[in-house]
Amino acid sequence: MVDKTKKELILDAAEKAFSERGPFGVSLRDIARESGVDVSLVTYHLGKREDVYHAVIMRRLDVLNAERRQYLDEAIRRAAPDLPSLEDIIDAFSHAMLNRVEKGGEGWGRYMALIAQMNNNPEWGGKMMNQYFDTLVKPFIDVFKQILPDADETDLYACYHFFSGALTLTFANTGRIDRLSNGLLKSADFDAMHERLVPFICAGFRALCTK
Amino acid sequence: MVDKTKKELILDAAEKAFSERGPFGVSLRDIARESGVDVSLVTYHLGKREDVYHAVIMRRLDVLNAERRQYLDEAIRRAAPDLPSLEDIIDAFSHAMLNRVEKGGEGWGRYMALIAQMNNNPEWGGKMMNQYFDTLVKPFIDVFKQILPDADETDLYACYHFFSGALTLTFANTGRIDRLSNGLLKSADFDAMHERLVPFICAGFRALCTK
DNA sequence: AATATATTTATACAGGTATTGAAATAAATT
DNA sequence: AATTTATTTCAATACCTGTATAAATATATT
Repeated sequence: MVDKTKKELILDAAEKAFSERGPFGVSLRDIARESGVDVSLVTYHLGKREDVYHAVIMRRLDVLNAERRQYLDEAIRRAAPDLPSLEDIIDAFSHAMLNRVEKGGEGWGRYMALIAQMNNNPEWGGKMMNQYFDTLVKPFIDVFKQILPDADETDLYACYHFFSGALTLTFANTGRIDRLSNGLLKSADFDAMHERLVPFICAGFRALCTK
Repeated sequence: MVDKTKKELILDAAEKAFSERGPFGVSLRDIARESGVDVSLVTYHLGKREDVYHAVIMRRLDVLNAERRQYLDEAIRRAAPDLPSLEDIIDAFSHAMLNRVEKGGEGWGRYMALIAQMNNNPEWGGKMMNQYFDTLVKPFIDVFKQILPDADETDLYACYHFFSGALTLTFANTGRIDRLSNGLLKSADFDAMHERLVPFICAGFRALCTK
């Protein structure tokens, strides 16, 4: 690994802090201290705290969503002229997250926790989710409509919502389920969790969206 | 409604603030200001910020979990000597949340958002979830084992985890899915959302936990 | 009515906060 | 080598923070 620039160090520390304490629980001085940098340098590179948060989100967002979009296109192409399976589409949406968490290092893990908290916040988070993810999600919804032609559109959106909640919690890696199960289930084995998530969600979709 | 005590006013304001900005994003002075009360009074009644947060959680926790536990027992009793249906158990776990959000007023809505954020936080939240909810969840897991005897125990825990993510996001009421669907799906119609959630989750459980 | 207890307000303190602008240093360009 | 430009540090400002203590008021008890 080459030397990280100070800006990257700042973003790393901010990502960690925000994922632990939320967007309102982190001061610029926290970020400066935890990245070993002067406070003013944070402002110099990233601007005010809101901008820092935004920059943390944006650093990985395009990478992630581009990969998901690519998986979607590939699934469609593979199946053509038939329609892809529901499993393929659910997998396309979730597999990029799996990849990054498994192979992307700690930063990506913290990023997923950040997304999960954004997704579940009623005040600022929900709107940010729309802002950052709607353009990715919409083509997925379109494909769902094709695969499940009998579905009420409202049911489809509800299903996606349930999917979203299960998915973000799973990759947030809170350790909660490990402790509940006395260490029986290792939720940090994301491969195994993902292998369960896909059929779980597909069954849910089919239960609501097929006649 | 009778006059609220200042302590209740403080808890209301704290609940609102914490649900919007998280446990680290709220100062005692915020709470004081938003409840129209002197700062020192917050400390006098509730103690330090951590204690305030705990008190906010505890105010509604026992009410909620007792009702869920009651629904579970009733479902078992109704079915005896047979086993209750999976639908009944999933409903028992989620119906008390539905009741409170629908009929309990704004405070309960904010409380659900609070829980959702706790559930998705990797640092402090996951552990709190264990602390506050494990004693409730364990008897549910036991019943799941009886209803789905072929299931691997690890699969059961994974299913519960997915359920937990979908459930808490649904009642967090972030409005995200409404905006994504251009107002087509009204996620604040919790009755309708819950009616969809139960079959979705049951299908997921069965997909993973029956041979 | 007098006294004790509970509640509420007022004040003070030491330290943390975001933000700004100027100064110092390093890197790039000419 | 001179001079822009980018990066980093320092210092100062006015404000917000938790906490503690003392004072004032209300309520309850005797």
